[in-house]
Amino acid sequence: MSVVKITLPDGSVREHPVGVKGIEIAQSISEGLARNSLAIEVNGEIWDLSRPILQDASIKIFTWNDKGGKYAFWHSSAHLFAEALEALYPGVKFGIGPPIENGFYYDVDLGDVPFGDEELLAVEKKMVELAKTNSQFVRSEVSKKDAVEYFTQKNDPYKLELIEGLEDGSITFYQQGNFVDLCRGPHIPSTGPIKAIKLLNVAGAYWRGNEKNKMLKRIYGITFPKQKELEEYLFMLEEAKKRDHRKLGKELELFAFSEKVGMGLPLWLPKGTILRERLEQFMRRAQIRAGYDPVVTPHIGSKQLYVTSGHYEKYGKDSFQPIHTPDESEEFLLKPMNCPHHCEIYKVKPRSYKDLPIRLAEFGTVYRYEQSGELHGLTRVRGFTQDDAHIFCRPDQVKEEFIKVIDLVLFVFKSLGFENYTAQVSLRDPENKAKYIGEDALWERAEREIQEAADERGLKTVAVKGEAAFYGPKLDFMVKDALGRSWQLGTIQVDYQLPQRFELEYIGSDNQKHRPVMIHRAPFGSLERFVAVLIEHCAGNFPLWLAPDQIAVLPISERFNDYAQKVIDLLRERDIRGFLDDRNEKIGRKIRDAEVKKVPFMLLVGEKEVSDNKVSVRKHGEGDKGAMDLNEFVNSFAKDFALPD
RNA sequence: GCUGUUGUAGCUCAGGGGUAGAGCACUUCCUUGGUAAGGAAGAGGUCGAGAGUUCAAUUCUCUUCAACAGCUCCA
Repeated sequence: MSVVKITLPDGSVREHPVGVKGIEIAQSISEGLARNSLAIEVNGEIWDLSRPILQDASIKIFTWNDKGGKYAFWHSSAHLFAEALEALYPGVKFGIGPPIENGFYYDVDLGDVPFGDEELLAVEKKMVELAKTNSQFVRSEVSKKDAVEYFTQKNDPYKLELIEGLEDGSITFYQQGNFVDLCRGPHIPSTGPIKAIKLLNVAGAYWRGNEKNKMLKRIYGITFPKQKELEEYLFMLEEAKKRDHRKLGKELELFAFSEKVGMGLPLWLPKGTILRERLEQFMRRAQIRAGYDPVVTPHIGSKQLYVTSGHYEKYGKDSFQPIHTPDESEEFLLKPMNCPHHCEIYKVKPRSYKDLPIRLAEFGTVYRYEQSGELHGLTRVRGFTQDDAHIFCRPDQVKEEFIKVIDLVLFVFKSLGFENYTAQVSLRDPENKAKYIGEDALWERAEREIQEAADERGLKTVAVKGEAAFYGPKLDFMVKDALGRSWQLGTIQVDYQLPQRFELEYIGSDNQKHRPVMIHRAPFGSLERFVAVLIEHCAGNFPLWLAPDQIAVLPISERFNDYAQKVIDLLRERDIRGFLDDRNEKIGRKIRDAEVKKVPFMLLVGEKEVSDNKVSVRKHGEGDKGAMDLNEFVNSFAKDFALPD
C-alpha cells in the first residue's frame, strides 16, 4: 500500500496511507484533537477534514482557537442559516454567504416579504433545531452543466450568475440536510458543534457590490461552540458601544452637531477644542523639528485652480458647488484639499535643487460633499482639518523623504499608544486604469518606491489593489474603531502628476529645468477622525497632556473654597488645566462626578490640607495617593503634563 | 446616493386617537460633610418639520429633515 508523507506544524513527518482524511490524522495525534478539530490546512489551502489527501503535504489542524477553524465554523453557520431560511421561506433566492471577521452574513432575495427582528428570531430558532440534527456537510464535485441545471431548476439567478464565472471542473457543491449550496468550502464535519446562534441584524447590500444592481437583504449572524462564548461576545459588543466616540463625545462635551448648521459639520465644544489644539501643538513641534515650514492658505480657491489640478474634472459634480460673486464670470470653490494652494506657494519664486526638499505644512480645513449616508460621527464629516503637508523634492530624494514621513507617523502612533494599526499599500486597480491619471511608468515607479520605503522601515504591509488615489499610490495607516470598523488615519502619497499639471520646476546642478516630485502626507489624517479614534482607543481616558481638564479641585466643604481657589490659580500659572468644584455637595459626590468625567487627578482640600498647606491627590481609576505639597505634585507628574517627546 | 430602523424635557428612555410621564442634569432651600450618588421643593416639552384622515392627531397615513445599521463612495 502506498503512503503519503504528512508534515506537521512542528516539522515532524508521519506516514499515512494515500487518501487519508484530516480527521484520521487528528485521531492519530489525539482523541481530544479529533474531537475539537474543525478543518485542516493542506499545503496552505483550507480543506474539509473528510477530504482525502492524495499527495505528500504539510498540514495544520484547525480548532476553534485558530482563525481557520473559526472561518470554517462560521462558513458552515452561513449554510445552516440558509437551510433554516429556506425551510421557513421556500423559494428564497441566495446571493453569497461568506464568513467574516466576526461571524458571517448571507445576502438573500426575499422579494417583498418583510423581514425584521421577529423573523430573525424565528430563523434563529429554526437554526438551533437544524443544528441539533447534526447533519453532515457533504462535498461533491459537479460539472458546470449539472450545476447550471440544478440552480436553473431551483430558479436562483444569483447562483447561476456566480456559476457562469466559474471554470468547469472547479465547481463544488456542499449539502447538509436538505440544503445544497454552490460553495468552494471548506466546512466543519457536521452542524452539531454549532451550539450558540445569534442573528444580529438585517441590512441592505447591492448584489455583487454594484449600486446599479438589485439590493438584497444582508443578514448578519454569529455562532459559537458554547453558549457562554456567545454571551461573552454579546457583552463585549455592549462594552464596545460604551466607548463609541459619538457617545463619549457627547458625555464629555467634546463636540456636537446641529441640524441648523448642517449635517457632517462638527461643532467643537470648549473641551474638545483644548484636546484638538493640544494635538496640533504636538504635531507642530514634531514638524518644526523635522524641517517643515508652516504656511497658511485661504479656505476657497478659484475654479481654475482645481481645473488645473484635475480635481474639478474628477470630483466637480460631487462637490459643494461653486461660490458665485457679483462678477458673473467668477467662480470659487470651497477648498476640498490643500495641495493646489501649496503648489502655488512653491511657484512664488524659482527654486534651486539646493532648496529641495521644501516641506510646506498647514492645518488646512477642507470641505468635501460626502454622500449623506456616509457621514459618521467625527470619522466621516463634510468639513475637517487635515494635518497636511506637501514635500517637494528631487526624484533622488523621494525614498529618503518617504522614510522620514514614515518615522513621523510611527512617532505619532507610539506617542499615543496606537499599536494595532495596519500599514496598507494602496495600489491602482490594474483592471480599471481609466479611473487614474498619469503614465504607467510613473505609477509603477511610485508604487515601487512606496513599497521599498515601507520595507526599509520594517513595516509589515498589506497591498490592496484599487485603493490608490486617482493621482497616485498611497501608504495608508489603518486603525480600527471600538466596533471593529477600519478607518484610515495617516496617509503618505507619492505624486508625479500635480507637479506636471502645475508645471513645477527647479533648476538642477546642470543649470537645466527639472520637475520635482510631490509627497502628500498627513500623519493624523484629519484631526476629526484622529480624535474620534483616539477617544475610542483610550475610552475617553486621555493621557494627561491631552486631557481637557487635567485636575479637579474638590473642597471638603464650602469653608475651604478660598483655599481651593488659590490651588487652582497656582496650577493655572503652571499651565495646568482644571476646575474647582465649589458646589454645595458632599465630597463623595464630587469625587464621583469627577470620576465619571474621567478627570485624571482630583485634588482634595479640607481642614488638614489647609493647615499643612498641601493637597490630597486622588488619581482617576486608582484612588487615594496621599497628601503632598502642590509643587511636589506638579513636579512628580511634570513629564506627563508636557507634550511627549 | 441606496435599503431598512428610529425621532417624546439638556441626557437616557416609558407612554399612547381625547392637547404628556420617570430617572439623571438644572434652580432654590435645608444640610457643612474626608475618597464613587445627603434631603426637600421648583422649573423644563408646538411629542423632528409640513400636509392629510378625524368632532378630535404627539399617537393613524403621506411627504420631508435628521440620526443609526449596512451597502456604495472616500481628493
